[in-house]
Amino acid sequence: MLQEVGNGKEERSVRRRTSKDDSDGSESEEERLRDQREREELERNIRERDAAGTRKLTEQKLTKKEEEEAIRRSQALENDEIETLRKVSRQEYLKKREQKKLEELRDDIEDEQYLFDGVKLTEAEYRDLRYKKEIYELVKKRTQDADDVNEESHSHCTQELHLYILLCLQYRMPEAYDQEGGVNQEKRFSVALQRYRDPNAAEKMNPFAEQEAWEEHQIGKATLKFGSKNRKQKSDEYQFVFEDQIEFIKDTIMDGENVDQESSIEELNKSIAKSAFDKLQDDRKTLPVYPYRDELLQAINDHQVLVIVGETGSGKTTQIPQYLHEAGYTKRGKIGCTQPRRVAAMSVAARVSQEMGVKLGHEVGYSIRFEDCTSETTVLKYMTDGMLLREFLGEPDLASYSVVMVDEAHERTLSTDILFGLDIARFRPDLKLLISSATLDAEKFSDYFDSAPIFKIPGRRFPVEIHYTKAPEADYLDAAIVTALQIHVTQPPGDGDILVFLTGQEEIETAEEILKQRTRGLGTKIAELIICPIYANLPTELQAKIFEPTPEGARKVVLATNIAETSLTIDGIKYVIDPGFCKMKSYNPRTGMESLLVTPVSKASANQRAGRSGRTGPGKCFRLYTAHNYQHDLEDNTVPEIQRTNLANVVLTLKSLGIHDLLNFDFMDPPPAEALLKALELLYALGALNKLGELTKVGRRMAEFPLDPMLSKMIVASDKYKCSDEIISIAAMLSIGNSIFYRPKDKQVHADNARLNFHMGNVGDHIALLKVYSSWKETNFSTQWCYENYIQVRSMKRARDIRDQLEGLLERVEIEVTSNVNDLETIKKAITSGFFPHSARLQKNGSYRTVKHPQTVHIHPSSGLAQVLPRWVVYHELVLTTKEYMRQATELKPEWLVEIAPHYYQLKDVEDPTSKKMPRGEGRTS
DNA sequence: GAGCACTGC
Repeated sequence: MLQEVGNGKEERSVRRRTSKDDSDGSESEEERLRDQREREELERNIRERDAAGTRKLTEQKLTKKEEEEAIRRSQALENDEIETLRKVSRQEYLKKREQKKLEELRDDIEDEQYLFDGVKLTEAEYRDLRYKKEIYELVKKRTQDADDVNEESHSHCTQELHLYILLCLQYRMPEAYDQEGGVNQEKRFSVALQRYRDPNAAEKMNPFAEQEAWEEHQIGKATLKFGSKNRKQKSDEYQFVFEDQIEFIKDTIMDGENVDQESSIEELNKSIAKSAFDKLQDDRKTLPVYPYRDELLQAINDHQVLVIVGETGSGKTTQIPQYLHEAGYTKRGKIGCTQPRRVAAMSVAARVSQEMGVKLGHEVGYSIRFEDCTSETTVLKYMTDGMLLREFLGEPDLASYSVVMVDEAHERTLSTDILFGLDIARFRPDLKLLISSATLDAEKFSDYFDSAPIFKIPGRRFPVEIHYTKAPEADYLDAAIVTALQIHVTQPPGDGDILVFLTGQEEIETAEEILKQRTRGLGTKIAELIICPIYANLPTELQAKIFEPTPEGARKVVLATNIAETSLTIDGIKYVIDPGFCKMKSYNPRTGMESLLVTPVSKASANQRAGRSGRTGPGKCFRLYTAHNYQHDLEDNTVPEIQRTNLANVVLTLKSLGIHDLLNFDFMDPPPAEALLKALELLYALGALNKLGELTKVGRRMAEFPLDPMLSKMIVASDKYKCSDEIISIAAMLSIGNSIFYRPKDKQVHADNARLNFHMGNVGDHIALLKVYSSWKETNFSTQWCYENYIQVRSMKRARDIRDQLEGLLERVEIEVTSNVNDLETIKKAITSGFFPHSARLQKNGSYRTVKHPQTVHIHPSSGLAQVLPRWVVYHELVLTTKEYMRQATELKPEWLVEIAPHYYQLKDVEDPTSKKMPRGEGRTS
């Protein structure tokens, strides 16, 4: 079986290779690829510079002269880049593709001859009018449709547009619109025009003429990009009509599956008369998984491990556990089904309990952090994967389960990767293990589980048309906006909303502004465009906006981060715009530094994004990169989390499960050995492991806490310093991360002032967090207080939940809850007990140097100590953004390091270098 | 004087 699967893979990759060769059939493929890569890199450089330049302009208020200078400089640099660009890519790359492009253009022109209603026009005018005519036709058709429906408001709205377009058709644009930094169409197409006017011109021109024409076109695009951002409002009105449109090529269609609506509608009609419960039972039978019920049960009976490939909408998550229950598996033990997200576990459990006609929490329940909705009668248990891992710690053979189903395994969360590595099935021959994954990874899972058979269930999805750009886009943000407007203007409103994937909050805010600016000038001339930003840190009340139904005659455009890829589903999306980037966290084990990088998405991720448009009807996905990029530049799968994260917690968990040989642990994708060693080293330093690498008593206590080992150590150590009450508050606040303080763009000064209040007395960031928490507690957890102090309520509530959980766990590891609020020094000592490996010393130039693995770092500007610069600090984490920053820092006394961690620091490490020369130099005080 | 994708325990 293993052999078979392996061969299949080989064969497929060979086939792919040959088919690629066939289609291109040229030896210069490699050269062309190289050219393209170089070209893209240069384009990326330009894009970055462009972005940097614009940011600079908007952020600093420059004088007009400075501004002009900046623009000039930036453009000069850009021209340099472009000059290189044209040298690099002059030959092979251009020849084929651009020849075609020009030929198309020429055909176009020759066919049409710029005649419109018998009037001869310039090329620009012609394009404009033809474009408007298209809209006109569209509107005409829609007006007819609207009349059929006889909806007054709708037809009123379209009549207005109708009139507007009629006006446009009669009105010829004055020449002047082309100036004021507008798009100079005339110049751009001059080469093509010349050819049209003089049939022999093509021969007279030099052999590079076609390339140059194209290049000029491209340069026009590139240089205008900068200007377009600063363009005067006046020309905005015409922007969507005149600006260079992005050309897309329809490439593939992701086929729809099981969307034969008639039969399901029939079924629905039949069931209308029945009771709600019977109706649910009938609905179950219409799911794609239903016909496979018996076959599936047989397969589960025959094999211990089964990989199930079930596309979204197949009903696998809700149905398979029920089938197993009906087949009697629950007599031997519970059926557990893991989900990567809390909401998924809750909502699926609710649905299944409805279908089975039982109360949620009885036979069907769910278990997530802070909320255990199960009872002794529970037989179907939905849970988060992290929760199953926690249960594993208390019950290493999962004795109370007869079946474990790991759903969405292709997402490869940290917890599922660990669960798989533990190889539960080997120690429990009677335990059935079901792994559900997407198509792409099925064979990998099968290989990993000793060639477990793969069971395929078709999904239910509408077809999605995939479109690629003809050429790479230099500025994806701009391209995304143009595409969104293009869709909005050409497609009738009400037929579907638009979803745009962007990388982060900042980008979403910029896009929102530009979109507002560009649509404002159009007023009622186009249908209303409702802009909905969505990202995880957006306050909840603003998030709700995306779920409101779109009003008649309007269209929503949702600007989202990766959150819309898996975590939440928005109804009514028909168009997806995918620029192909996302932010990804990476971890450097050598420096212990984390950073968020904008990286290209994987193919799996791109397909997931595309699928978001086909949920309620046929959809379209516009990818702002070429088909070639997709095929050759994108990775198949996103790098699993386990390979790009700090493993300290993973290692502690595994050690507490009794796994000693971590380097030979059977990870599906092993993390870098260096990261493992770094984690072991840290745990040894913290006293969680002894010299033999065995878990110590301290380590066992630490493993009880669902926190990073350094935080756990801090809590365990607080027992000694009698301040566990304060320390768990700090730990809870630290573990929520950086979403505590809310800083709206327009009220940054107020927000900063509010935050500084908590830093009174330069107590350091840890104590400031404690102050935030205890002040909130004093106001009886008031929401109003949070608003007044620019603090996110949601984060605070989470902190309270975590704190409550930690308090419960203190009892379990026999630590008394003691408070010592006035002695800040002991609190700081307790913090140092957990974070002593993160210490840094001030240098003469105001930067810091970490003590143990020396590197230069800085205090993060958001820290309360950024101006104070104490001589020694202990920090929570290192992040790499524009500089190497320490986030959350607190002053410490160097003696503490030797006192608390004598095995880690020696006196020479913490001695002041100046005092070394002068034996009595200790008199110096800070 | 900066910047925070997304989960989960």
